[in-house]
Amino acid sequence: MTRSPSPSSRAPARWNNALAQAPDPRDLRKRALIAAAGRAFGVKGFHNTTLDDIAQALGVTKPALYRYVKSKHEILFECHRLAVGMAEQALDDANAQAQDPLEALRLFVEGYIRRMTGELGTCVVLTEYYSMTPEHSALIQRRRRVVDSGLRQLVQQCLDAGTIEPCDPKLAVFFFMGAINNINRWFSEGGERSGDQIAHEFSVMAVKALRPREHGTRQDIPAAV
Amino acid sequence: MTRSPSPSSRAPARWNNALAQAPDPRDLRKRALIAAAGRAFGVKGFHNTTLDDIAQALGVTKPALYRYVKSKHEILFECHRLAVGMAEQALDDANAQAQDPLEALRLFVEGYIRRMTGELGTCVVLTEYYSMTPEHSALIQRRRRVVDSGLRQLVQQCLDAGTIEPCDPKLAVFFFMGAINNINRWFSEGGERSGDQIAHEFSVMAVKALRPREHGTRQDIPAAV
DNA sequence: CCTACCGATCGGTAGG
DNA sequence: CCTACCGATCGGTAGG
Repeated sequence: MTRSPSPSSRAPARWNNALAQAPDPRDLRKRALIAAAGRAFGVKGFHNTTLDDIAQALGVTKPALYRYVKSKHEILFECHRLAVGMAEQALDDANAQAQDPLEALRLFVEGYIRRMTGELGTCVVLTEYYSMTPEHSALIQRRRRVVDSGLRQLVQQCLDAGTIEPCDPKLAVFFFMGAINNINRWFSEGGERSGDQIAHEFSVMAVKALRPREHGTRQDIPAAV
Repeated sequence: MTRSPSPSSRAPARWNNALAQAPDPRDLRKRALIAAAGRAFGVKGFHNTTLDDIAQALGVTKPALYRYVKSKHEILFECHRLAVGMAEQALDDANAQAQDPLEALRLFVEGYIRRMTGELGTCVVLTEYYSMTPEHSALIQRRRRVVDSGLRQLVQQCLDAGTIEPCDPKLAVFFFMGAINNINRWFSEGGERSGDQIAHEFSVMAVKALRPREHGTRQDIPAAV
């Protein structure tokens, strides 16, 4: 009981206990802020989520948020940075570990979904690109495009190796990426299906959508032509 | 040159020429309004689209819109009604025409995408459910759920008939519906791929994602067990 | 990190 | 169907 008159205390522990465990507390608090905001954006949308909502979820008041971000738009940007970052990591990992392009695709889908449904509980706003500022949007889209083109290349390599049926790589990537990007519309952390289950089943379906031949796991089949 | 001082005239023909061809002009104008709004919502989002934007796209001023709808929320609601309606129609058609559940699934996917990318040019806002009023949202979700459960039943019938591999019907439906619902994020009417092409390719991939066995077109295969 | 408070945007309406 | 205009919401800031 010194200063700071403990605000009504119906709110959760301040900053959702994001501090108290590690290095730079300022950084941890910012992370907690982004996570809370991302969850809210996912549920209610960017414009239907007020800064007061976010502050309340963290047990503080609105002006306090401005010590960690300089605008609401920055929060949205950070959410998207997180999301693309996960996609990039998933792609790099997949490329590093896979023995062939089709396996790489499967590993990417699995890894990406795992990351997204993991730590932040599908915090990430895979939507509302249009609510970013033009500068932020350009930055995010540039990185998104790199991932997309990496995925298309993998599909093309599968085509070259004859491990999948003829298809339009662009449409194929849109197909399974669409399925993934919609997960946060129905996923809930406590739901019937764990993120890992979804990651696995989706990765299998994504591969099957491209490759209807028999089960042989990899590399160029002797070729029927 | 009588009254009405022709507003700067850089705008398109009033009401996008939606009248001049058929019965109730009031109804046609409302339809044009919904279409224009839906397109804008798809590109910029509900909250980033002002009523002035919509009015301008139609060559009129904001207050004129209120002769056809009573609020901005009603416009969003009508967009979603259109979208669910298309899904319902596609499902009914598919059930009526198909010889077996797997064919029904394929026909549904194809028909739904055809309708969405058709007349209104992916006008439909398959997103921003959260921007509807609770009443509207409840109504739309009820109808969505009926379609979803119809689709799950089809998947279950395929499972019973042994025409697809074991899977979780709920996740399977989420998978291909996700892919479809994301189309309006990248589709553009003048783009490289026509709606019909997308409809066909996606329907094939959706079926393959479920059914990796050989090509036999329908009915229960003699069964290997 | 809090209590005020300002300012802009935008949905909706008055009145013709 | 138009020209004003009102009112609420909400992002952001002042000042402590």
